[in-house]
Amino acid sequence: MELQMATATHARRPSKNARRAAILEAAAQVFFEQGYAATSIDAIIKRLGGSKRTIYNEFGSKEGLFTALVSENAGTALSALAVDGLEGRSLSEVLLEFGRRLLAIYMSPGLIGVYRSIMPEAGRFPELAREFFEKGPGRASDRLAEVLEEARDRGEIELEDCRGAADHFVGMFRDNLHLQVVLGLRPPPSPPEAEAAVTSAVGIFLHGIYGVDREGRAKGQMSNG
Amino acid sequence: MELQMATATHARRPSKNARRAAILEAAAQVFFEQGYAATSIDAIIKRLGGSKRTIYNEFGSKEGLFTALVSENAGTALSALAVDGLEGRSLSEVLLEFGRRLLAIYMSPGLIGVYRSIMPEAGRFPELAREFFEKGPGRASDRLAEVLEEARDRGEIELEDCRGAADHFVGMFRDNLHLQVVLGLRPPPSPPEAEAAVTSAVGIFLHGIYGVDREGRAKGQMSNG
DNA sequence: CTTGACTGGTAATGTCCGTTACCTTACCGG
DNA sequence: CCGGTAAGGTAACGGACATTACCAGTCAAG
Repeated sequence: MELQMATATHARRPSKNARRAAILEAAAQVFFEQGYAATSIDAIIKRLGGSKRTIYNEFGSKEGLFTALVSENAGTALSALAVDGLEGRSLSEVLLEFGRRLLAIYMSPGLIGVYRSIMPEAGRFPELAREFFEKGPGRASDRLAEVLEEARDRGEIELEDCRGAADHFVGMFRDNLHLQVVLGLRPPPSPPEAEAAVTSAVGIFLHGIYGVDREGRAKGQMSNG
Repeated sequence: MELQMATATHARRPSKNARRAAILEAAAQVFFEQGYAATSIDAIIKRLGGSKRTIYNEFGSKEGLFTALVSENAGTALSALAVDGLEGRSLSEVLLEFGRRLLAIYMSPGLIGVYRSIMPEAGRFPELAREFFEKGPGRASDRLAEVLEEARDRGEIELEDCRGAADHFVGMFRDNLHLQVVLGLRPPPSPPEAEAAVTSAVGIFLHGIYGVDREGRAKGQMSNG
């Protein structure tokens, strides 16, 4: 007897979706804290309650659970990067907003966790690593490159390698601050710290250190005007 | 009977130092490939030959071996970052050379391996994570900040937050290219690719995308207000 | 040559873990 | 209220692994 469960939300049990989400949340806590290899299903069950059977029924294996977890988090992060309603504004405005969202995503527990846990497993899960990169940092760079190309088409900037520049911009948000957070050496930045980091990065990216603090200087317009 | 072994290099056996180095090299191959948690001492012995006893005699435990390995690699990387004979040159020359070395270090197998393997273990080895950061990216940023401050003192640039700018510069070399290499999605850059990345990053850092024309050269129409 | 300390090899020990077999329970339609 | 189905729970199985014993070989000193 196989009934399709797509349309009808029967909600017979605590909802298959809710159960699945609960598993993923508990799994995130343990996987992202301990890493894939050091995580045991028992440890997840200890946080989740219930039985291993539930996990194996839903995800099939430890690999399946980890894959689903990383995939889900990468996808969620991506959705926050949509550049909506920004195309009309100035390049500096767009970059600032883009930087804010990028930093927020990079500092979110989900992405920090994915970052930490996928690194040593990249060899074991090549497709997962590719998916993470393409959905996350790769897509961010793609979107930004488009923005830069549009600005170039409008004549705002003269830039040949928009893609490379976009990569550098994205990299500026995975700087030592990000690394310290990933390594657990300091907490994520407070909103003012984050805003300062974004402003600084955008300022350098637009004008360079020769231009920052000298010219029209984006800082004066943005912060504490 | 306890003889001091510090001064005299007796070289009775294949040299305690050589043995230690051999262990560390084999350990690097496995730890950096598989990650700490997924690495077994047996796997190291399979590459090294010999017996587990040797490892346990020298390093005491798996933790001790990993700690020594990471510590050693972080220290080695640091040594390559010394800015020698660069203080006389122009800021752009210094940044280019600094960037070249930084990129080379970041792309070296040792640092890539440390990067990959320390991430999920940062919670388990907080001191090791701190040592890695301070000896590696932290020190790089410190050194660069000094260079920038000297340039500021010479009046070449006007930059308030040299430390933040240095962090951004360092981050530009941990961009998506670096991430792809760490994730095993692409090989390290060829020398021309590396040089292009360095030139591009330095160009943006100095003049921003408003000032970059071709090949990272400045348009030169913006400063000197 | 003998002694002794150290290295190498094998295997044991105790534990942990992914996965599965089997039993128990709760919910569903009648 | 009752039986059936599927999920939850218990515990076992089989393997891996860090660490340690134990034995044999080896090199250096006496």
